[in-house]
Amino acid sequence: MASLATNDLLRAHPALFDRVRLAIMAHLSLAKKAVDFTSLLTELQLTRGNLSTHMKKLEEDGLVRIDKNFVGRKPRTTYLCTNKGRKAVQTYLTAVEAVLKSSL
Amino acid sequence: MASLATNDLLRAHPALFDRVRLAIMAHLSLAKKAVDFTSLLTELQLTRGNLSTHMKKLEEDGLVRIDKNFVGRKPRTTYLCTNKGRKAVQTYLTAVEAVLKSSL
DNA sequence: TCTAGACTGTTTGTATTACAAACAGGTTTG
DNA sequence: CAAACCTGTTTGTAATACAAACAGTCTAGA
Repeated sequence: MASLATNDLLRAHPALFDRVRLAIMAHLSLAKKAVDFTSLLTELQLTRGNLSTHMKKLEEDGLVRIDKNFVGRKPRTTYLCTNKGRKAVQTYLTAVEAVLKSSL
Repeated sequence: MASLATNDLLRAHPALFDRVRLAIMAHLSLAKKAVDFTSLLTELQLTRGNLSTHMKKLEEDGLVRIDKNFVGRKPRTTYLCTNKGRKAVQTYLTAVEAVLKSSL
């Protein structure tokens, strides 16, 4: 039978098993407020296309909420970590910690 | 600018950015002994084809060693976590933990 | 007033890859 | 000996990560 730690790892949200999305979710859950597209872009050093598609997926999975508004005349897209997203990150962290501890 | 934690994550071994392989490696590094194909199969609930290709990749990357022998007349394949593999797992898990910690 | 360039992000094309179905070789069973 | 059962491997296909190309808007300069 698989160890508890390993099973928890497999049960964590699939979207978080990509390093870019994990980094995105980490930033968003830290912020506790909306973060805009450009900030994420420069912080994570991604291309716009790549970030755009990752955010779309995260929204589809309900881990973030996308808000679009205008600042002056310019479009501005911001992202907010949902409760579900925060929970997913927590679950993932817990699983990783469990593996870490049991491997000492 | 990307955080230090994020950079560490980017430097982790590419093979571990798949949840199944991560689970396999976590399992093998915890076992500290050879684990056979069938055990991994039932413990991780995978199909044979899927497990086979993942193990092949992990061997090619030097993270596991594959041993083949016979038990009675039946073939038996076992997998052993290499030092490189153990190191890779530690690096990955530590980096992930750092990223997530920075967001709490 | 044009024209070039910068700032929004999105859509598309491609190369990689995860996955299970199909396969193959030997073994046990009836 | 034929059928079912173990080993795992090879294969075809669907999904996906990524950046290039695209599209719309705004601003600056000649």
